[in-house]
Amino acid sequence: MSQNVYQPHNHSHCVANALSQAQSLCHDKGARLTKVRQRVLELIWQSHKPVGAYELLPALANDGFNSAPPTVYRALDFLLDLGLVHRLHSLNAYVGCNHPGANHPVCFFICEHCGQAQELPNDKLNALTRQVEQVLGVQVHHQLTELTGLCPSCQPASGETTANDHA
Amino acid sequence: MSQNVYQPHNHSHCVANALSQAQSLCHDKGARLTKVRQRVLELIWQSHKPVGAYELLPALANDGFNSAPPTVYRALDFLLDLGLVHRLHSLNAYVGCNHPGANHPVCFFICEHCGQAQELPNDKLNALTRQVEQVLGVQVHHQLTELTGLCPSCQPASGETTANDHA
DNA sequence: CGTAATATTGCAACATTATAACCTAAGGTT
DNA sequence: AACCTTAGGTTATAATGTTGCAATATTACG
Repeated sequence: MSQNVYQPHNHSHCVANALSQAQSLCHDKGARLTKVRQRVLELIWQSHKPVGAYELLPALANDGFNSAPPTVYRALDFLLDLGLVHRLHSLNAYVGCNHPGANHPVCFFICEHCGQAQELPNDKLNALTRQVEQVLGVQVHHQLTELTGLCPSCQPASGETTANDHA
Repeated sequence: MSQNVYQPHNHSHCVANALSQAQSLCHDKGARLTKVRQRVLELIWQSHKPVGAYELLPALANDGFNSAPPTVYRALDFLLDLGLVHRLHSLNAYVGCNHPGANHPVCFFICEHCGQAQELPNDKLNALTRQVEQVLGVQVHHQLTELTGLCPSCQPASGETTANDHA
């Protein structure tokens, strides 16, 4: 595991790393990380809690950008295409990817209390894919697994009082 | 695998089986399988292609039922609670479950050409869950995996001409 | 540089999916 | 029957996402 969002960490490193990876990826692919796109990426990376498209609009307006739905959806599409963010269907929300690149299997755990989402670079996912392909004779192009439950901080543990607040 | 929707099968057996399971499950739990609820379940089971909530409305109207959104959403909520149907987030659509009962891990393969969805009773899913719980220290309550790609009939195979039509 | 081609953004309207709130009807129990 | 609980009818609205076209910015090229 490259990181665990449920443990204390210097989040500015997450953001800096994400931006730097985005820049080099865009450079490599000849894609343009425009101001709106970069700002949307920054906003998404403000926390590990997936953010809805419409939540981004006021923030963009605040920064002097246009803030109609197509603006943010176009930026999101761009970031999704490059694998810089993932979309969590169960939440209709978007979250940063810390190992962007090609189309890769995606598995997230989402805490149903604090809302923070942790991506898992999971070996078992590939095994699952191969098994499905064999059993059904299908070709798998994309895959997304979403697990929900309680993260360590939000479990009503014996020792702790309770929880994280939504970050 | 109890069945494979991508292979020829007597679909009336699927429907009959689903209805009979629904009836006994409702009886056991003291839940009321009313006419609207049963009709919605039948409509969902008309094919293995997940169906959107708003697609059900005209069909209900046709049968003399009320057909405003809350009607169908309430029926869907009922069926979802009992595990008689699943909701596929990537499609915003609903599909029947052929082994209803308690909350169980869900894995679907969805053909991106013909739209038919096959649920997989997958052992690997539980292994995945346990691994995630151990690595992250989390408690998993629900899980949904959605794979997309091409089913055997829809692959541009060497031998075949092409595809299924959307059923 | 100047111009054409391409990519991006602004803008308005609209489509799709889902829910809230409030009331009426049906069914079950005493 | 009187009462309670669950289910359904109805209207309006919220939340999420898209289409189409004009305007502008960026890049490519002569």
